[in-house]
Amino acid sequence: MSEGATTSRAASASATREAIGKAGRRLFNRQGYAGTSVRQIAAAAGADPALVIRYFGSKERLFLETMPVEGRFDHVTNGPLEGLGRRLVASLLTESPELTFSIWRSMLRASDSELVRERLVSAMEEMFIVPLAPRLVGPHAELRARLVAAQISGLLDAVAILADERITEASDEQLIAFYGDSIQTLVDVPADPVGHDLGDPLDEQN
Amino acid sequence: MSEGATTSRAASASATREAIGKAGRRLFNRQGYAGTSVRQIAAAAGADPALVIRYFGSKERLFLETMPVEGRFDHVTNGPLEGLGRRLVASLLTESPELTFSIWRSMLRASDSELVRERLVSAMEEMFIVPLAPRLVGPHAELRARLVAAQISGLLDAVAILADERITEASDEQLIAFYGDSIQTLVDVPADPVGHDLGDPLDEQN
DNA sequence: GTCTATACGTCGATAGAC
DNA sequence: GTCTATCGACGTATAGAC
Repeated sequence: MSEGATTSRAASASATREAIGKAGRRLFNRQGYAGTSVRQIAAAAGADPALVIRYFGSKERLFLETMPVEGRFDHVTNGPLEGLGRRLVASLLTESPELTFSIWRSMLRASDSELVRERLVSAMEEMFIVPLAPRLVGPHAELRARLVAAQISGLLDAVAILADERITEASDEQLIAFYGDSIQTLVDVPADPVGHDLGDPLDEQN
Repeated sequence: MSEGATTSRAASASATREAIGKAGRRLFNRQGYAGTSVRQIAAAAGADPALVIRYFGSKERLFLETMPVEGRFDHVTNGPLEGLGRRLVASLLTESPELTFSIWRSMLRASDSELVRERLVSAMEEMFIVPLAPRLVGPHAELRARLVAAQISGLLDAVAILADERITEASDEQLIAFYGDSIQTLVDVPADPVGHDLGDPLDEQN
């Protein structure tokens, strides 16, 4: 039998697949989804463009496979509620932030695709809502957890997409203190629980 | 002379241009930038695809012309600082929110383009930073104003891009209260001014 | 000046030969 | 398992008809 040849061909195949995946990850992170072509990835991997589709099905699915979205904030979301806001921002800004920003930038801009959008939603869910919502005390815990996630999105937008220089150049300490404390208001038990029926200027205690 | 003919041709030209612009605006808002083709716009306007380029220069510039980004929050950013956070969120959620969300969605996803990104940045600057920064009291006023803008981005992401159903289905009152009060933390004079070793330790008056 | 016809180069994806 | 050839669609450009 020609087992030797078969094995070596299979080995070469999986090696090619891996090379394509690696090149895809690098190029997607550097130039985004739309800015990267299948032909470019193939060239960088030393492979034929048709193999990119053959191994991964589509450019879209290759993209999803190259975007790692594990839970990178467990140690914060599982920690004490006191000061959690600040620690969340600190974790975001100090633990391989460039990779986080790059992934956020690429995925948000590619969220035209339903698959990408769904992945983005489920990633936020896993990283923030699931661990945080059941721990929050007070009314509307899940909604508040989701609003915490929204605020994280906002900070990511500012630094990774809009690239606001005034924020980018600010010290981590300042960002952690200001933005973290703002997030903390959603973590803490709300002082005035939304109230009776807003739209009514009855809040004289403010 | 053939002035009559010339005039009618010119009128037809500007009418065609307008039809293209209108079709572009509608399609971009409905399907986003990448999901809309020049040929599609031309067909919807009853014009030739080449005219789209002729009148607007490129698909990118047509897109920018169809995205209105005026200052829609002046009445809030110029109002009293007390309760400004809540009024900002309220304004966002109640004053033609669908249009706001649609524009945000389209522009963020098209921010691969430098021109689009710059427009997005300058729009945020005009709408929030310029009116708000000089009014905030306390240290790091501009940075805090920019972080307010970041939080607005986060809420827009949640409703317009991620389409978080739990947030979308929440009552405006809840969102206004929770998210607005969180934003208010950045508007109010910070209780603990970031601290001691921060480059400018002279703000003891807070 | 206003517009049509046509073409160029590139894209993601596929079929089928080796 | 790999590659060649090719498809239809895209953004864009231009020559030339009215």
